Amino acid sequence: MYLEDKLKDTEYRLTKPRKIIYGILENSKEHLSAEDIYRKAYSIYPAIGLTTVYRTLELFIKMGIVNKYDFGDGRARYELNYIENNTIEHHHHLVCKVCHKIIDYSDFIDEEIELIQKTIKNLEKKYNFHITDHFIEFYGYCNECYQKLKKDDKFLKRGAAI
Amino acid sequence: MYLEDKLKDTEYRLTKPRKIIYGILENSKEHLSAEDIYRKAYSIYPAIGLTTVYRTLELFIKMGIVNKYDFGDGRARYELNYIENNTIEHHHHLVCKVCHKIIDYSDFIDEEIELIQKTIKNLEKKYNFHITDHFIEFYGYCNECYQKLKKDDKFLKRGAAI
DNA sequence: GTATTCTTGGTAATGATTATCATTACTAAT
DNA sequence: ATTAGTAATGATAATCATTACCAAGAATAC
Repeated sequence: MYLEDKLKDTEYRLTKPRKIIYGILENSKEHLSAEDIYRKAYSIYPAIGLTTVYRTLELFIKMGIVNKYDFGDGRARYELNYIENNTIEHHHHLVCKVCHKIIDYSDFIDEEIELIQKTIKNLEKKYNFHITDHFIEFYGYCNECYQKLKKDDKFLKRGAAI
Repeated sequence: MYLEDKLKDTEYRLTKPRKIIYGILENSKEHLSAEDIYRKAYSIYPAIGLTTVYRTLELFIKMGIVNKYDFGDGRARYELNYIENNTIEHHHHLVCKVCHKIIDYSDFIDEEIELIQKTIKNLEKKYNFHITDHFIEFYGYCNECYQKLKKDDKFLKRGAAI
């Protein structure tokens, strides 16, 4: 298990809650909230506490194996860092401003990847910053919400541009 | 005033709080939280309420003239959308995972801009999504925090990679 | 002016995240 | 295998940004 390797040389311990939480992240393709993770963990190991979930996620973030995202719906989402776990595909997000639906996309063009690498190198040098990961989000309206807005909203009704 | 134009064709009204909040956003280069904006507005117009600030920001977001960002420190930041307001320079962010310091960078290379445009077109077509804005964030450790972590933290002490 | 709708600001409620703290589990060393 | 020291846990309470609610105040259309 990857988590074991990662913890081996540290003073942190490989505990049951940590194994469980790691396993949940590993087996989920979705963007899970702390509550989601808690619920899943609880079904396996009811002794677990919500606090531990938060604490463990924080630890994983510090270790660099988890990324935390905020898509604007008031609760953070967590997922494994693709760099650290090669079973997870790196992806970016399309986020609907209205319903907060999230579409992942990972069909990058080579050009895109190259450019990102180059940019990271430049930024690290220029700003003396240690970059560990990045993410790109596109915001807008999914088609359903766009159609709804056109019908319902007094602002859009008048033909003003979105 | 730009806001006036934008509201003219709608049923929304050009009110004092709206003018003030717009002005604050226009004259600030920083990433302001709702509280920041409230404080600034209060100093000009003490009758204003925090609720109105939130409401107004929400309206501006819906109108597409303001973007909301979440950098992970528990409070959202707001700024004018560069597309809608050409006095504001578009920029991306370097975010420190530890101290939440944010560095803006806007020295894009042409290549970068072109690629983004191309990607937006592709994504809109492929996912039937109306993209209104995007942002790119690089996460990592600013130099100060990186040095501190190397000294203080038991995890990094052992030489484990960040 | 009157009716209608839009806005506002104060207060209370919500809900995710964090802090606190006593208890338990683990580790290393004797 | 006992002890001493530290790490980790889980329950509860506290925090704090954001929202919901509501009654009152403006603007607009007629």
